Amino acid sequence: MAEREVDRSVSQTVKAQLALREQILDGSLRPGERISELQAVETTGASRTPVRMALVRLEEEGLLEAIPSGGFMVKAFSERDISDSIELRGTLEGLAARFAAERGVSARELEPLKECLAAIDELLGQVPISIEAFSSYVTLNARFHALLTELSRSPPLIRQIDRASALPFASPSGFVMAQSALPEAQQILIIGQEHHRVVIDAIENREGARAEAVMREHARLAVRNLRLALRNRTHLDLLPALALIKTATD
Amino acid sequence: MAEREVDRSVSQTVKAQLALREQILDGSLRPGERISELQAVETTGASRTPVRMALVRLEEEGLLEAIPSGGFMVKAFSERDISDSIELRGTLEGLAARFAAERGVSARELEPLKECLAAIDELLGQVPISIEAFSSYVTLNARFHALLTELSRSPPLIRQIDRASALPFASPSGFVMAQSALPEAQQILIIGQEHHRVVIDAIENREGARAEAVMREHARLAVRNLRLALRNRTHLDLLPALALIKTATD
DNA sequence: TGTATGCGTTGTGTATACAATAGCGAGGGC
DNA sequence: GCCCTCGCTATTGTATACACAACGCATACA
Repeated sequence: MAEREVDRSVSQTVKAQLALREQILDGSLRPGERISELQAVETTGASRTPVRMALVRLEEEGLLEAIPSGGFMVKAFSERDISDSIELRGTLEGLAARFAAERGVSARELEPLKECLAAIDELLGQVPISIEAFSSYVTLNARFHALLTELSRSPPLIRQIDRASALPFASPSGFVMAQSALPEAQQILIIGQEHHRVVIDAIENREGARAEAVMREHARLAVRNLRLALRNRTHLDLLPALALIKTATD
Repeated sequence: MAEREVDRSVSQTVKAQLALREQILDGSLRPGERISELQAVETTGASRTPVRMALVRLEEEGLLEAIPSGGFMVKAFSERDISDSIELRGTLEGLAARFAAERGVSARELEPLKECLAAIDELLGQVPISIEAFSSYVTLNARFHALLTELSRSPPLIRQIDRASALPFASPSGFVMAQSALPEAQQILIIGQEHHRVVIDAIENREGARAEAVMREHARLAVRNLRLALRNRTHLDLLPALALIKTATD
C-alpha cells in the first residue's frame, strides 16, 4: 500500500461517504444498481472497512437500500415518494415553527433570520433574476430554513428534520430547484419569500398555529410546483438527484 | 478462535446490535458513559468489525452519540427531549392518518385495525385491568399504531415514523407505559382508545383534517400524562429506558 | 433440446493485525 | 510548590486476510 495517496486530514470513512454520495447523486450509480464494495474501494481510495461504514451510514440516510442476500443497492424513488418527502419535511418544519412561536424567541435570535429575509428581498428585486442571484438565493434559502429549524430549540426535532433533508430532493435547495424549472419561477420565489416573512411575523407574535400553517403551506406549494415541473420536463436538470427518480413506467 | 460459540443463524452484526441496545435500555450502560469497543466485544461475543457496525447503526438510531475525538457514548435525554419526541411522533402519525384518509382505504385494509380496536375494547372492559391484560394492551396498541402508519402507503413517512419510534420512550409502548404510571391509568387508556376509534372513523369518512387532529391530540395527551407521571415518580420503573433520562439536576 | 447438477468465481461477513492519536501520569524545571 | 513537557498506555481508525455463501456457467444426462 505504498503508492496509495492517503489524505490524513479527514477520516477515510467520511471521505468514502462523501465520495459515494456524490457518485449516487450525480448519477454515476443508477437507482436499483448494486453497489459493490470492491468497486467502491477502488473509486474512493479507502479500504473496505471505512467503505462499509460509509455504506451503512448512507443506508441510514436513505440513499441506499440493503439487499436481503447481502450488500447494498442505490435506492429508487417514485414521484410520490418525493412529494411525500417534501410534505413530510414541511410538516416537521411547521412543528419547528410552532415550537419556536410557543416557546418564545428573543429579538437577538430572530436577527439572522431577518437578515436572510432582507438579503433575499434584495435578490428578488431584480427582474429578471440573474443566474448568480438565483444561486445566492438557493444558499440563502437553505440558511433561512436551517436557522428556522434551530429556533425550535428541540434537538430531537432538529435531528429529524436534518434526516428528512438528507434526501436531496427534500432539502430546502430541492424545493427551490424544483420550482425553478417552471416558467413562472420568479413569481413562485416571491410567494415563498412571503411565506418566510409570515412565519417570522407569527413567531414574533407567538402565534404557533399560524407559524405552523404557513410552513405547511410553503411545502404544499413546493409539492404542487414539483408536480407541474415534472409534467413539462423543462430545465429539470437543475433538480439535484433527479437521477434517483424511478423512471416509473420504464 | 476455537472456543468462541458462534451462532450462524443471525449475523454477528445484528446480534451485537441487539445485545448493545439491550444493555443501553436496561441501564447497564449509563447515559454519558463512553462505550468501549473492546468491552462491547467481550459482552456481545462478536468481534470488532460487527461491533463497530452495530455502534454506527445505534448512533443513527439515536441511542448513541459520536464523541468528536472518536468512539461513542450513550446519549442522554432531557425530559423536554422526551416530550418533544412524543409530540414529534404524534405529528408524523397525524400526517399518516391524513394521508390514509385523503388517499382512501379499502374496507379490507381497515379490517385488522378494527379487530385491534375490538380486542382492546374487550381488555378495557375489565375493571380493574389485570397485569396480563395490560401487557396484551401494550402489544395490541403497538400493533394498532403500526397498522395505522402502514395505511398511509407512504414509504418515506413510514420510514420516518419508524425512526422516530426507535427511541423507546417515543414508541407506542412508551406512550402507554408512561401513562400507566398514573393512578387514573385505566381512564387514560379508555380515552386513548376513544382516539383510536375516532381516527378510524375519520379515515373511513375520508376526513383528513379530523384524522390528523385526533392523532396529534393523542400524542399531546401522552405528553401531558408523562409530565404528570414524572412529577410523582410512582411506578415509573415500568417506563422502558427511563435510564436514558438525564437526571437533570443531579 | 431442455433441465438439472456440480464446480468455479465473485463478493460479502468476520476476524485480527497494525498504525496513529488522544489522554493521562510522572518527572523535571522554573 | 506549581506548571509544563515528554513519554507511555489505552483505545480507536484502518487495512487486509480468510471463510462462507450465492450466483452463473458449463456439461452431462434424460
